Amino acid sequence: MGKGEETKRAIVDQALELVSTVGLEKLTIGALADATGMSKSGLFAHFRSKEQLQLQVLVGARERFIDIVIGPALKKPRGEARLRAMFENTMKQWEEELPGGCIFHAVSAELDDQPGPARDYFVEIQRDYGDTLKRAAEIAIEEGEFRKDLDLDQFVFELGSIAAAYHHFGRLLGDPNAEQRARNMFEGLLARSH
Amino acid sequence: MGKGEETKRAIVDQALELVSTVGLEKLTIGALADATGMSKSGLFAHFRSKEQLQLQVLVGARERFIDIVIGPALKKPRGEARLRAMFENTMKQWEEELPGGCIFHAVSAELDDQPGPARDYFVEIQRDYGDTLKRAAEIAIEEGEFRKDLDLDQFVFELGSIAAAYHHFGRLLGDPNAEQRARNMFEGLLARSH
DNA sequence: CTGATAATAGTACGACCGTTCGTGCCGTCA
DNA sequence: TGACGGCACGAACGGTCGTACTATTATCAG
Repeated sequence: MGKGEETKRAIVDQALELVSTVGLEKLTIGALADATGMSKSGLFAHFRSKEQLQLQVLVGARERFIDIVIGPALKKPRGEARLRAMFENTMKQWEEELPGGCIFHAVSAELDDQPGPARDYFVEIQRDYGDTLKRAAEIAIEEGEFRKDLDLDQFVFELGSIAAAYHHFGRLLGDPNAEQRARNMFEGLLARSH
Repeated sequence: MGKGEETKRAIVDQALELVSTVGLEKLTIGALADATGMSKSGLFAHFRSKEQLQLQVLVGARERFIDIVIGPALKKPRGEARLRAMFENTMKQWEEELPGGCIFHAVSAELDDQPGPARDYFVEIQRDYGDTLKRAAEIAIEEGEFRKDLDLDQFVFELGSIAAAYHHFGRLLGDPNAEQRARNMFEGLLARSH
């Protein structure tokens, strides 16, 4: 990996921290340059437009998400255990790495009425993740852990709702029990899927 | 109501539309002035700071929410019927009025790591709403419709998760079945509460 | 070691931001 | 009729944004 790619990656990593707290739109090239110790123009040259920078941030977030959440879960046994791992990883890992929590949650609201490449790519990420969850649940059916007539799309919808509520109640409203509530909800969902 | 209050209200109404699509931070005084046909300075004089404008927008959103969601629901019979009305109103009414859907959803992510009066007030709104839902569920217990050992806080958490997921899957990911999924989830939650 | 090339810095720009200021319109009331 | 107060206006300010140009420095193959 050449020097260029190396610093580019470092920039994106730094950008992830900023974006997790301020969002994609308010990620500023000047602030990012300060945070990385570079000059505005030097940093800018790596991307050539802010839109490209934002896109690369989303790419970086996706890679990190796969590393942290998807990858380790795929090493778990097929079926419910894998689903549990995905849930557990989703809940935990962001918090330890990024000051503002889950990046996807931070950007989802600001992108939902803002057409463009960033939104398109983000939707792709989310759809992919949904498909992955759906497939994992399907496997759990094949393994005989979930009932055969489980509505998979409904299952994914409810799974997604847990993460959303966890952020809303925990991070925004400051409910210290949010994690336990989310866990309860997850266990309930699994129980109903058996 | 004096002329001042009248135009101020008109400004806030217009601002609600903008905020629902672009968010509180990207609500710009110039754009709002254009949308209302006023001059930047003329509009600005009504608020004297952008922070005040944002606060007034939240106040307006809260009033509208009470008018649309809470008020009508309080006219319904105590208990489950009232809870159903709140859910139904929450889902429906925003869509018909604001181009960007629920303002609270648009604003929640950009405020969760941004301290200040706007965030404080928003948290207050959400806590209030949570209390209202909790009280409504409590009444349903008193009426004998919900089981006595129902965990009220967990109930409110799960209720909130439905709205969050509805926005995420419906508005962002464009799932046409999101409304049905949310409704299914709501019915399931009620059934488990009996 | 050297020269081409990539990476970074410096500087300037135009656009837009929130905000201030001076001014003019207009209905109200003495 | 004339003074006054509430509203709205246009112009302008300092600041920050993304971006374009140019110069300087670091990198690395031959």
